[in-house]
Amino acid sequence: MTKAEKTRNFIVEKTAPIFNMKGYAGTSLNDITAATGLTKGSIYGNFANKDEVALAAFDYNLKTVSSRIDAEMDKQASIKEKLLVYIMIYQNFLSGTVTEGGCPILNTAIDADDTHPALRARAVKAVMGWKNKIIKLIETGIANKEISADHNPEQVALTVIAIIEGGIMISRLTAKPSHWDLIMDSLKKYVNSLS
Amino acid sequence: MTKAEKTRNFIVEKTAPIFNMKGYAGTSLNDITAATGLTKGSIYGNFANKDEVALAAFDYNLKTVSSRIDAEMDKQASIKEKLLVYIMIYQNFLSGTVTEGGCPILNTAIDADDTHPALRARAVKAVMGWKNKIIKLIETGIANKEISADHNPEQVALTVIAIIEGGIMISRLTAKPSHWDLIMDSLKKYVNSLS
DNA sequence: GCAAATATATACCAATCGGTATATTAAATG
DNA sequence: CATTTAATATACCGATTGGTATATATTTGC
Repeated sequence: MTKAEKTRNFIVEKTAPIFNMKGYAGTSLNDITAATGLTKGSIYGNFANKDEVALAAFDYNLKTVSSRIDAEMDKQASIKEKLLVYIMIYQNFLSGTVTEGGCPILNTAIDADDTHPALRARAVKAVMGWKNKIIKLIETGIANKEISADHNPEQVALTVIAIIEGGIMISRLTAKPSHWDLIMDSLKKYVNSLS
Repeated sequence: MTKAEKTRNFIVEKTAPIFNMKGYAGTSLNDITAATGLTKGSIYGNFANKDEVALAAFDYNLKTVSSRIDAEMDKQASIKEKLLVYIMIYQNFLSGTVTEGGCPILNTAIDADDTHPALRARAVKAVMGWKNKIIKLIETGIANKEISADHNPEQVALTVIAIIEGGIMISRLTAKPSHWDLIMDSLKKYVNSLS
């Protein structure tokens, strides 16, 4: 790994939480230089423009979350247990353990929806990938007879994602952990009803 | 209504969709003057600063949505029908009939969460008010024997809000109406399971 | 260890940011 | 209609925005 690659990674790691908290328009190049301790010339020596930094930051945030999920899912045997891993991992968004500022998919979706096509495309891809992952889990569960065949895998996937993301929004906004607990209890009941 | 009050309302009406789409940091004073056709001096003659415009814009967006919901709910007799009004009204966020840019509560929650305490407080108040409204509906439903007493009203309220807001995020981001339909079908099943 | 290539810092650019003092115009009131 | 008051436009402010050309360090390959 060359020096420039190291610096590039360093910049991404340091700015990823800032973009996640402040959004694209809300994050200035001054924020980026302050967080890294580097100068503007150094930033632009490794990235063409602010967009490239923001896109790399999103990719980094997403990878951080999904690798954690993958690792935890591998430990679980049943499909239902695998689905409930999301609750465990996404709970960290409330304390900021994973990434400061909450779920990067949700944040980028709302931030870039009507303003930044490139970032928006990244968020779309992330949601679609997430959806497909759950669909495959449900299909496997149906094949294993763990999940009843009269459930629509796509519908289950979208419902799970909606409850989690809606739950993150409410819990982070109101800063009430009990809100998260109640919503996730509903999600558990929903997953258990899939038999 | 004095001239200044009219102008103030005019500014709010014209800028409300912009703040809803671009967020606080993403909306500039140039956007505001361009949308209204007024000059900067005229804006600052009616508002102390950009914050005041943003707060008034949020209040306007929220009032637009909630008054529509109230009107539609009054037409419904049963508690379950009243709950399903949200689906009908929030569906308009996908086409932009109510307000361009999606749900103002969701947008402001994500936008202001880590950046703008005053806007964040408005969003918190909106979510809490929404929650309390559903809680009262559920409590009435339990008293009427329409809803089974073994449901926690707060949990139901939070779950309904989470599904709707998560559904708006997914549907607006992916621009697939079928996504909305599937998630809302899950919400209907959930509401009907409350008996 | 020296030269070529790479990476970082310095100093600057025009444009735009939010905001304001003042001049001008329009509206309300006697 | 005249005068006061309120509302809007003009012209400007310093600070910050994203971005760049060039100079200076720092690595890398030989």
